[in-house]
Amino acid sequence: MNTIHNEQRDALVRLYTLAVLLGELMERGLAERGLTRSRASAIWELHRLGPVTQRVLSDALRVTPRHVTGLLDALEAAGLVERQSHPSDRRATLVHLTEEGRGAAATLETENQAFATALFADIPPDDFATFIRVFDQVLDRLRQTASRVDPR
Amino acid sequence: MNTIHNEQRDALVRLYTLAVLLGELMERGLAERGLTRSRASAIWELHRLGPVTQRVLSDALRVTPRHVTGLLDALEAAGLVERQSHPSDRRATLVHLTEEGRGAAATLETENQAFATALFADIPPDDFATFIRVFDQVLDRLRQTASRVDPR
DNA sequence: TATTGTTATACTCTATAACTATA
DNA sequence: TATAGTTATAGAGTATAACAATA
Repeated sequence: MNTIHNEQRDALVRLYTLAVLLGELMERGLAERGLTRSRASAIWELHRLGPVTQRVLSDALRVTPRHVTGLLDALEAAGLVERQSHPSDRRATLVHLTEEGRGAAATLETENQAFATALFADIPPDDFATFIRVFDQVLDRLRQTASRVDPR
Repeated sequence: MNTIHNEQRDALVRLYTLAVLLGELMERGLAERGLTRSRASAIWELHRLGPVTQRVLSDALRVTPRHVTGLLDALEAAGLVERQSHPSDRRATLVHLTEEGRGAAATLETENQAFATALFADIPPDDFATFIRVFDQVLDRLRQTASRVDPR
């Protein structure tokens, strides 16, 4: 049973390693084009949602409205997004991607696909299927743990 | 082949999800005891290495010496580590865990094992083995990509 | 009265550069 | 001349609280 414990602990170490490696790699790739993780997420959400108010973006990114202000200030200065006054609510701002911002989103998508191919090409279908199945079980347990700790 | 692309892309999304979830969960658990990820890493390395100079700690954590100063200031204020003058090199400082710091390290270890058990208990041995095997392949490819991008 | 976004303030992670004491 | 650690400064992620304009 000590063996099982060790196996499980080693498996968890692998998960940590993956998280770190994935984060570093992503961060470096983004940095080459002047982006950070948060800013890329903001572009990604704008790409996904279309023009939205800062409030909606704040909810989508799960950060404070204040932080959205800072994020957008930076992205606007870089020419990737634009603020427009909301047509019917004069308190609100509509945020949308510029042409350049849409280009950045498209690049993110392309690179993401290339990366996925690089990681998973030539894994035997049976192994791949098992991998995904177990991975999903682990993700479920992770979510359960998360909601038990902090049921938001 | 479009199907394969989608599968691979979905698998990559799972990896991202894992990284985010794992990070959030860890961060919240640590925050409950007044720790951050960097500070926990510092404690962990001190536990692993025993008393070391800040320079050694800086290399182990792969952060600048300046940042180690800040990290240790916080940990020392929290009573988890102590600085001692180095016996033979008067420029250097030896850092070691206090009794409380050793307690924190032990708690980290225990909780880590419990977490590993929660995630991987009752996964059929064959599935688990395949999972680990594919996971290692993916990690290898991740490392290859990393060293191709930035061969440090 | 409630909501949108901003100003003000603060903590943390992280880095580079300049400097002091020592080797 | 090189090394250990600190002060000074800075950018980025993140948060809370107070506030003005508007609904």
